[in-house]
Amino acid sequence: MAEKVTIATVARRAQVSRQTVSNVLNAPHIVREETRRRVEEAIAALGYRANQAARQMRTGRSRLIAVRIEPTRDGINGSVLDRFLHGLTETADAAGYRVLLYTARDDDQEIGTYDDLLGAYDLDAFVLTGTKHGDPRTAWLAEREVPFVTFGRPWDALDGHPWVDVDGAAGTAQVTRHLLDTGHRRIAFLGWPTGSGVGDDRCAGWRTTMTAAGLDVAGLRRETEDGIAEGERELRDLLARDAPPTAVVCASDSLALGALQAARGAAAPVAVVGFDDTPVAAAVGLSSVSQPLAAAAARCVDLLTGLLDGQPTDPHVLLTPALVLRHTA
Amino acid sequence: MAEKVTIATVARRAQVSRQTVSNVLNAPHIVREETRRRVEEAIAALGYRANQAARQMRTGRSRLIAVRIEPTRDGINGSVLDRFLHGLTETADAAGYRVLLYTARDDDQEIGTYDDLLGAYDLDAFVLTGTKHGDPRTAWLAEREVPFVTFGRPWDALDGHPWVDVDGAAGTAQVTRHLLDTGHRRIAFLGWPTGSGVGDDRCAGWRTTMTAAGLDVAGLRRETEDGIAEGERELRDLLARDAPPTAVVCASDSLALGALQAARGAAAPVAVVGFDDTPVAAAVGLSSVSQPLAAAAARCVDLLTGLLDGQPTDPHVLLTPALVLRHTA
DNA sequence: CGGCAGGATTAGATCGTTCAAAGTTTCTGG
DNA sequence: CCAGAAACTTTGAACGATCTAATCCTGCCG
Repeated sequence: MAEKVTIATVARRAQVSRQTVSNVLNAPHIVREETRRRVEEAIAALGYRANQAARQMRTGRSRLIAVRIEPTRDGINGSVLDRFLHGLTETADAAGYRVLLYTARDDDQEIGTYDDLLGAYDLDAFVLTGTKHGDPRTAWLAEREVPFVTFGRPWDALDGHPWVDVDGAAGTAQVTRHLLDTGHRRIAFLGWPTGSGVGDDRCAGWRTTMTAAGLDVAGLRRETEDGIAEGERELRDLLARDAPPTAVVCASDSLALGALQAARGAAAPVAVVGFDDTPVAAAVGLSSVSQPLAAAAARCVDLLTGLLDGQPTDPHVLLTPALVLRHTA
Repeated sequence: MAEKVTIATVARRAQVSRQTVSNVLNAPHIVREETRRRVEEAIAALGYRANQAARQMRTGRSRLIAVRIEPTRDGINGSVLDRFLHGLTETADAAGYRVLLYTARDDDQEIGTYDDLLGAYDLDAFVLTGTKHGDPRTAWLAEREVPFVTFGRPWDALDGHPWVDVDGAAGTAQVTRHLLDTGHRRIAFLGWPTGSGVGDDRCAGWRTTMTAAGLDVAGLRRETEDGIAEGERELRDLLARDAPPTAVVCASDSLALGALQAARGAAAPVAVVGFDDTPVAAAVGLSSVSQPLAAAAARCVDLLTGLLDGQPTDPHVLLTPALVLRHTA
């Protein structure tokens, strides 16, 4: 095996000093054109790669971003995190960062892990998903001035940290408008119990659009836990009443899938639209609201690199989802 | 902010030398009981954490394992990788390793990434998922003696690298036996086109069990691409023939979900069993074969740590999946 | 009581990079 | 042609751990 290629090897070959090689890598503009070319040739010829550990030891920065991976929750929404992670890894890569995973059972353990990762690996930043009211994690990180971004708005107004989110209300509003445009008037909403930021947001888009169109939403909203069986039960129940809805907007694909089964047995056709555009939706032809996960991941990385390089970036990004029309609406 | 805690800080506080502290961490048995206790107290009191970068620079080992994250494929099987990753991260953590993600569009790019990761980050090992016939990646890694494990058997007999896999044949055999026990005789198999190692394996379990029970499998096997629509089409077709099957074993939950829809409209009830036990299966009450993903991930880590520490471990692990019975069989 | 084996501990060098500061060359204008 | 500035390059130290080799104990045997 060939001997290790270090910055000194490159320097010797290019007839310059170590520091000049380092400058070519980290501050190319201060090196004379011709010298730089010579060094770059040597780097290519030797296949030199800067040793990350040595660099990290000197600079205290690891070019590593940590993300928590959660066990797939019940329901069919697991693939959302999957796609987000993929996007994150890809964008981070392009920006010269890598993604490190960690797990945690609860908030306390997660905070312990932050401490570990920061102490041992000099982690540069964290990406948090699924923030909730009064999240202790963001407080801990903010207090120590650790750069981080959340995917998901902080639902407490006082939290001023950077975040990226998808505008759920805009998504359901778009769905509702589409249904109105295609002639529907009695449009129901199948969502989660009030109190979750995400769920309330998605409901709001439907409610405001309906109200703006001069329609009454009374009796058209159902709240239930997430799940296929739950969705089926609720829509079946709605359809059994007087003046049943002709269309239903759902807060998730799981609910929508259930609704679809209930709709199948209905007297009149019922349009169904889901949320998240999971693979199942694509498979069964369910129309759904698609979150721009790759874009969201990219913006997370943008925000982080901005923070890390001290560039001022707008720290709040709200992305608009897209409605994917298939057979069911 | 408090000054950084290094091994020297600990040494001073415990009234010993740096090396003794290092020994307490890396070779506790050579340190005298009482000294060790004193050092451990100092470590705890100061909240010392060994700097990974410095250790890595000296030892050339990063305690980092790389895993490729793939974009979610079509179909509902995305959560499989998700769960595997979660298990991997958790077990690796317990063994003192962390998981690093990378992406790649094709094999060449992936090999380029290996080079990068090894050169810059001193990666300790790789976990590959989804190997195929004549995989260039395993060859590249083996040639350079980089430790790695694949999740999935190599389907070329000549590849001798360590692997962990789930015995698909055992899974479908178990399903078939269960169906036989509950009185079924005409049991169909809905699978993928011949040629994929995984698919052929799953088919074999059904076929041998049927044959062993003295039953004829002629006309009971269907091959199709993965997908819900495909599953529905094939079972509908099977049910339309003379002597239709009373039960069907599927190579995936996607196919099973489709089959379930076809079965719903059938004259006689048809038992359906899927494969992978995805969250959708749980949601709709579909019986399915559950891969022990957490265990598989754990065994991957075991194999890798074994390789890294030079301990001889049996390098081929075949795990048996479990049949999860729900409403559909 | 001296010598010696062997374990426990220490001191110094080292990994590959970047920082700080000093050194050298090149350019500009009087 | 030279002083002074600007641009570029070099040198030595430092980051925080581990490795090697040397030193210090301690107990045991002759």
